[in-house]
Amino acid sequence: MLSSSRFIVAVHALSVLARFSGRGPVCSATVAESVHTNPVVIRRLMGELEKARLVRSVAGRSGGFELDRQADQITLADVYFAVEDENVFRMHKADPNSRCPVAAQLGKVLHGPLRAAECALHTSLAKTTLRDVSTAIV
Amino acid sequence: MLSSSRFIVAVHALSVLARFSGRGPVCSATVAESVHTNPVVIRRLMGELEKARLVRSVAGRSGGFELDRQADQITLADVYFAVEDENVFRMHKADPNSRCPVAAQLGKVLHGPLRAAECALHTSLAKTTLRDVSTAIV
DNA sequence: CGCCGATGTAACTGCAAGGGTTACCAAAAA
DNA sequence: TTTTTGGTAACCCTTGCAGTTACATCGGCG
Repeated sequence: MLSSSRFIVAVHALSVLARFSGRGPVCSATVAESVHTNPVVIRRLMGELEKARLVRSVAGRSGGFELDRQADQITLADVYFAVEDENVFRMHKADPNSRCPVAAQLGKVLHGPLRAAECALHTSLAKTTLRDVSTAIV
Repeated sequence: MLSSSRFIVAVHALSVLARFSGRGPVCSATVAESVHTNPVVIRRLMGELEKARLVRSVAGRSGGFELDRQADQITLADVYFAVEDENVFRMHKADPNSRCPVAAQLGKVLHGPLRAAECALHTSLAKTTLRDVSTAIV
């Protein structure tokens, strides 16, 4: 399965935005300080979240980032699939021409079950919204 | 999320064993040829599968590996959690002492939903057995 | 009994992905 | 026009995994 700490960092960053919601954009340096990382890392991540329409950026002086939807309209599933690789399971180099029937057909055989698993993951993550997360933080 | 191609390779290797089931152990070189990798890689992987009681090894001449259970008693979930990291979601460096409440509490708040998601993944993968996979291969 | 083919494992290399950092351009409020 | 911000490119460093070689050990089999 595909991983990095990006998902957790993204949720962290969005939670910071959620708590500042209504008080103007938050700059990358502020978010970076909370996450304990570098402003550029945050900007890169925000770029992906912006493509997914979860945040929008405000350029220029006193600019920054703010949520592009209400916090209860953003689920953990939205965040996960915005930021992590699209296919959760990484395949080994396939070889459809192999004489070995296992090597030749395994990819096709596994496709259904793996998609189902991704789907289950999505469904479970979709049950928690950013509002749930941010209201749980005092 | 945690990933490598190890899960797919493990399923591949186990499928090979399942097809040889009853005809004695299969050596790592044979499995490696099917998977298109190195025998040592297979032996390392088999070590993890052995800890999870999915395979057993036979030492000495004409040794190798064989399934330690019937193929319908091994699910994709067994394989996944035997071979991949135990925690599916990788945390960023936490900081419970941070002045920022998000940084201080996010880990705890996320714990429940993430466990639920792992659980959903497990349940979905558990629906497919190694027998399902190996009988789908002609 | 001793050979030989097998596992078990350590050690090293190579490679790719991510994160961290610096630097610089463009945008836009003050 | 100045200054603060995002956007992005370029680079280094670290980490983890795969691949490889090497070797000790085990245990049938001749």
